[in-house]
Amino acid sequence: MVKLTDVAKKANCSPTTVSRVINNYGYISEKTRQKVYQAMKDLNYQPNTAARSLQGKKTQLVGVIFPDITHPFFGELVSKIEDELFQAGYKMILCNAGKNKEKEKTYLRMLMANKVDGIIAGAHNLGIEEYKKTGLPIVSFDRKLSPNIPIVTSDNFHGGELATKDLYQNGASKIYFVGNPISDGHPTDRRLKGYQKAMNDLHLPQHIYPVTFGDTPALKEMAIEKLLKTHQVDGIVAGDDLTALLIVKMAEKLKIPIPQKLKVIGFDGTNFIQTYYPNLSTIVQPISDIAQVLVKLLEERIKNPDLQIYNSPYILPVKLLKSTTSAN
Amino acid sequence: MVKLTDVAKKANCSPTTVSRVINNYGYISEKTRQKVYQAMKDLNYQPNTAARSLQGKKTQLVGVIFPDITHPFFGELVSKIEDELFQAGYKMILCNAGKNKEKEKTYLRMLMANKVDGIIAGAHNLGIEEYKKTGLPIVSFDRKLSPNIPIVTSDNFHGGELATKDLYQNGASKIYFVGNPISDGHPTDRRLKGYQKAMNDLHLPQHIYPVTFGDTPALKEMAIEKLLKTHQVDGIVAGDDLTALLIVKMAEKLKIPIPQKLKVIGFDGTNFIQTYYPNLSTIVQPISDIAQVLVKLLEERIKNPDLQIYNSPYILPVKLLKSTTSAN
DNA sequence: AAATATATGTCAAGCGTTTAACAGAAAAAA
DNA sequence: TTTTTTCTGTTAAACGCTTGACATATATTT
Repeated sequence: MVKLTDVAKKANCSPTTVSRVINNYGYISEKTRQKVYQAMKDLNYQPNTAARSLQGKKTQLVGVIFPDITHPFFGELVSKIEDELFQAGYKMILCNAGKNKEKEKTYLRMLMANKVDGIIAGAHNLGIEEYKKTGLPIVSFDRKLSPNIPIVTSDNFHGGELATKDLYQNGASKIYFVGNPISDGHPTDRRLKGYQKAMNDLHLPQHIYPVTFGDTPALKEMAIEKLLKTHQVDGIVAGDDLTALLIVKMAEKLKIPIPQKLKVIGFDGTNFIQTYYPNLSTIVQPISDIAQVLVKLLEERIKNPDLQIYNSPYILPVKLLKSTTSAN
Repeated sequence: MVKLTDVAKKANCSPTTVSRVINNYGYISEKTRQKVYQAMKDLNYQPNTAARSLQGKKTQLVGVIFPDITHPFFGELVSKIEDELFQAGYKMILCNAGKNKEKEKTYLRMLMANKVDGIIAGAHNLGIEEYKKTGLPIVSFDRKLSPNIPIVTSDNFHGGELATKDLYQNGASKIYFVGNPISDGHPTDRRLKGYQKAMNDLHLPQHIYPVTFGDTPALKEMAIEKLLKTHQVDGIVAGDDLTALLIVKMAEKLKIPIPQKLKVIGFDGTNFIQTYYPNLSTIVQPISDIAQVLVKLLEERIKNPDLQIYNSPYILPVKLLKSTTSAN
């Protein structure tokens, strides 16, 4: 492993000078600076992060915790986050926490041990205390962890409203919300709340049909089948696109014509779904923007850990993407 | 930050003793061991990885480089890899390399600087030399990097054969291969080779229709539209499931009935596609097995860097999943 | 010519951990 | 009891880098 002193030797200068170039302090002539850069390049030198970290320098490492990158929404979000982090000079340690409390906890400990500079928290199995214990700068996606941790989220409430009203305008009146049952401050709660608000405004009775987010698709399908077979439904606001897809699939199987007899709107609007299920109407979350804001906020807090929050939660606007599952 | 000496104080013993417990060497009585464990727990102590790394200890960090976790296949594979790594006590630094040579190169440097214990390489923009330069244990998914780096792959050749013969048995004869054009040792090459072998065996003329893997869906769609409009086709072996999906979509748009007039088989067989596109016939890659073998091999090589390869490439079997896009 | 600003070097301490060397106890075996 | 084994402690060096203190030399201003 080539080290700082090797660079010094090659550049014919002292280790201190090399360090001065790297850390950009004290006096350095342009000539020497170039000499040192050249030597670093020639030797393919990389400062040892461990050694730097020991001196209190940053590791340029960020922990990113999400439930499941296999879900297109999280996949795309994490992918964008990685990109933003990379551009800002950070690497990402990715944790797929699933619904596993222990795994998430273990990861937090590992992230501390590895001296990451900060954490982007998108999984929510754990409470505040565990996160606070890390003493690290944190930003949260979609859920309140503590008053001192900034939250980024899209406008789920408005999305729920938008979807509901659109279904109504297209002629539906027996409109159901199918998704995660309200409970725990789960992000989709606000979608449901938006639905409720809209139904209220429209003077329509509310119908909430619970399909838990973490359930397997097979379980969800069973629930959906029951719904479609035993209830009078002509409009569905789905908690997310995948649930919407299952609904559309089941409707096809039961020969319920979409959108004539049943209109469906999903939630998320990933690129993937837009490309491979272009028929699905959906509420689009601004994934790139979310990623950008998350990283920007984290960077700020890494640079200045005592930064007070002034604007949280950061609620980013959603858009209705009208397609053929909702409009005639 | 609580450090080793704090633990020693709390446990009423010397730092050396604590270190002996952590690193499990020398003589330690069970009583002291427990005392130390208790103290570590009480203080929520985590050894500083940076300091350990400086002493030549492992960081328990692995670099994982893939083109794009947004693609369901890579998403699921990376997800499984993360899981395997976690179980083995490793964390994963994830790099989405895309088609970006520079990014991949930069990541390699970063991974070296951060002293990862090894690398799982699944993106292939770079040549051998860059990887060799790292001097790190490496395992490769799907592509030969150097004779000394083990490769894990599924049996793409047999998959191509399987798909082709199945189409034939279901009555197709004007069978096209639609996917990445042969070129660069890309993994799908072997799928194509399998197709060619099968067509040869069946005494049928080969038709290769290039749709480049990295192209945007829109571009791919255009190419597919042209194919379906201007060629006589009754069977398609697609290079991967997403391409297959685009083909099916386009066929629907052009009112070509599937599977009556056109049979399609994809490649990958992710859980996602199986759940949300159950109609698609496909060749299923054993994603979990791939992940497991990759991690196992890497672990071996981390423990013993001079290990010679004895069995590479590790070619894992694929399965044909028959569904309604290929059979009448 | 003197004073100041700029540039580089030498030296040493420190970050948190590991590990070897050595010493001295206590416990177990002879 | 003596010898051996087991246990714990003290001390110090090392990993690669950063940084402050200090010295010296050249360049630039007065």
